[in-house]
Amino acid sequence: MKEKEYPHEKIETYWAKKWVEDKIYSAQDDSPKPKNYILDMFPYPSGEGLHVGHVEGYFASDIQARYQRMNGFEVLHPMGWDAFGLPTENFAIKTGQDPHQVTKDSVAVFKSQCQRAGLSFDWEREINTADKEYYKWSQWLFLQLYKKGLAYKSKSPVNWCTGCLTVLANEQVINGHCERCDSLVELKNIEQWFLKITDYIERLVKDLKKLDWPERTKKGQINWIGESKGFEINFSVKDKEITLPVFTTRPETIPGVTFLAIAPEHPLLETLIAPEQEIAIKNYLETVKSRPLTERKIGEKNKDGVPTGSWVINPFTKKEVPVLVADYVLMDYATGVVMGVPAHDRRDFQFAKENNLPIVHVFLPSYAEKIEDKPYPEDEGKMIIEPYKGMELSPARKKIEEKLSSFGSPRTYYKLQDWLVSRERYWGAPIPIIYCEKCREVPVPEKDLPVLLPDDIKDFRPKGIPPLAQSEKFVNTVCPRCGGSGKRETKTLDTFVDSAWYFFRFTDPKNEKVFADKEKLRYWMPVDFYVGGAEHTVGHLLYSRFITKALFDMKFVSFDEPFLKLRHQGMILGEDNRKMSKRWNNVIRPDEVAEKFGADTLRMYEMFMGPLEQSKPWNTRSLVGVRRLVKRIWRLKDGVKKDDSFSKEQMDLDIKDIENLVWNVTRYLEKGKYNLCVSEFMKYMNNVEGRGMITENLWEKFVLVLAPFAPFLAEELWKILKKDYSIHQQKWPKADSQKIKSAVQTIAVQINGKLRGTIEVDSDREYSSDEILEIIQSDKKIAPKLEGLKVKKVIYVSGKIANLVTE
RNA sequence: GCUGAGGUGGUGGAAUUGGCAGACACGCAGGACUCAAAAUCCUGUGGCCGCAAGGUCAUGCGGGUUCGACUCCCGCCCUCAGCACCA
Repeated sequence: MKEKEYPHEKIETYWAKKWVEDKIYSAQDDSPKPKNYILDMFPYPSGEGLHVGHVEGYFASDIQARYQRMNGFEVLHPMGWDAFGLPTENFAIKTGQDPHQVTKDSVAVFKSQCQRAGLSFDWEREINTADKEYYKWSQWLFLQLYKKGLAYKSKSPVNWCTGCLTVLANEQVINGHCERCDSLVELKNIEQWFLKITDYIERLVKDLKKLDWPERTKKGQINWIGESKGFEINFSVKDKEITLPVFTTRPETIPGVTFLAIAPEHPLLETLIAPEQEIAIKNYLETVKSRPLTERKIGEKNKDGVPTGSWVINPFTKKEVPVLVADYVLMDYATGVVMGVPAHDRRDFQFAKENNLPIVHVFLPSYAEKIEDKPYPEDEGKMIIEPYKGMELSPARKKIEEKLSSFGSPRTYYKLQDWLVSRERYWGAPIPIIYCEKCREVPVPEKDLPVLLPDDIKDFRPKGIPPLAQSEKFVNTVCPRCGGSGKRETKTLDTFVDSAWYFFRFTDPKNEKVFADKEKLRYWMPVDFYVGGAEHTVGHLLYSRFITKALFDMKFVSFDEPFLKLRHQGMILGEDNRKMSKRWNNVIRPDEVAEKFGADTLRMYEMFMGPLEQSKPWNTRSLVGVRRLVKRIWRLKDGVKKDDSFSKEQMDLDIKDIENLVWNVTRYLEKGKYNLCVSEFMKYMNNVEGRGMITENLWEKFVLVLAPFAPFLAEELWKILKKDYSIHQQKWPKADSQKIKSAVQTIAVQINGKLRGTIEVDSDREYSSDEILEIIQSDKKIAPKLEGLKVKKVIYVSGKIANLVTE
């Protein structure tokens, strides 16, 4: 007997093509329906193509999009390409190709992979950040920020990747190394463009409350922003007319200040150096310079320093304390000077020990009986110095702050710095600025946008000088203000600028007049459901929120948060439990799985693996279970019969099963528990298959709920039912909860909390505890177990459990 | 060190949020069909004792609350992820 195989390849490729041709997933801007904007983080189209991990999130959002369409929403579910950026440029250099061509090739692969996977994207809205029609508006955005004073140029120490030979944003530096090429990152003083995200810090923290985001993502952003409340105190320098501002979160420890430490990069350092210290300091600064950033920024290592020869007055004790240069003090946080309280800070303690500085204890934590030679960093305890001896820390803090009010005031600092957006590389949007000898820095007028990337660059190799500087045609231009000769800015924009506003463009991707029409923005935005990786917590997600708020303040958009609900897909590991990578040769590609087992199987398997947010290993053996489900469904279609071939009892059973399926799948879809949806289909098949046949009416319902999960199979079955094309434009069935109920329900019976059996009761009526006890006592199986026991109490939870407590 | 997530059979994972722990699936074992294999179907499948009925132990460890705890509280241990000399 030959088994009738499910011809997935034929069916799936046929429908994939037809759906695209018929544009059945196109979103209508003027729809009377309520909208639903379901978005995936758009991918970086690399040469390697998508692997099964990337598409996991796409499947979840696709199922949601298909469900919401059937649910009566006008759904916007677009896809595009975050095409600018270093990997493409590096690949182009390596292979001697043009990055335009590299991108084009990669996009073609990505797009066909998406279509093969049955993803219901609206391809009429496809965007590509490297298209001039797109980056024109990235440049426009930059100009708006510039006009508002939110984009500025500044010379300050920046992260310089020694491999890519370009600057990096703080978010792109991982443990002192480049997140892309892993090369060492060093500090360099170069003029760079920044966006003033720091103006928005408070709102970025506060508005997180409005969002339905995973807790860890919100916490991640809060941590990254790093708010810290404290007190800023000015120390006056002895014999000099200057003061050094110092930030502290522990003003009550000021009596214990025995030194000040200043960052090597501090602008005031030079004026503090006493003649006899000049050589020592010069040597120290040389040592520091040769130290890689990794060594300086990671862990708590060496705490060396050199006295500057200057002294400051402790405003509390009026005693003189020395000022030392020390590279454990960071210039890019707070004032770049710390007050050293070795008795109550681990780092200050280590520093004091290494440099023979005195240690003065200010308080003792409650557990300590006597002063030991170690730091007490605790935030509780009693003061041990006059005049506050015996006082708890927080009242003492208040008193000291009052006493020091002429030297300082409360102050809040943040770790988050302004966003560095210029890059010395080719494959990005040119920054639309022109330099003129007379007029200095002039923004390109909006009517002259886009500033096109020059195509006459022969050598993209990083040299530290922007490749755009090679193109005379590009560089030399006319000053828009005075008409004299001007030179263009040759740096390009960080790709995170492109991706910080792309979700707006999808609402109106072809508009040549504005970045997106106001009405369309009003209809579609904000994004209702956003799916993507958790690695974007402090990058893309934070930047997008900032840009949205800036555009809101400029009245371009009418909402100030872009993504209302956010979910992350977990990582899919290789079969060897390692991260999928070329290196381990464990990468699984969705198109290959689709070819072998079918895209429907792939989709449902990825959902069935476990909760979306969890990371989990791929297992092809497990996948065959889902493949079996698909085959079983395909086979059941031969058992579809007209309603009159069924008895009343069969009908009732069938109805109960299908209503139960619809009810549960709907419930799980609303909760995002896609794994449980798939197991509901399996349970349903287990029930129905035994009967071998199903009525046409109920089969129709079944195929409808299957549609978001297995869109190809469902479409084919729909066609076999001779129903109107397409199933993906039909209405979602409604479950009748009345039909799910059984006439009897099973109650678990416990004696003293231990399960001893079950009884069956009528589900239409309520039972009293006494009635239940009676039923239990007359139950042949349970009654003997009650012999010799005296029931003291009966706990009956309606419809669930009865617990008999005995003496 | 801080923050977040987690720890349930041989494996992936369920448990309507305090109410029959292990749904569903993989794997495994046995059987049916077959010359045979694949595919498919049926049965069994947490440990221990027992021929069985049944009993008993069991959700990282130790306590607690409760008629009842994977779920809540207290104290530990471990794993993963992010941040980290942030004053």
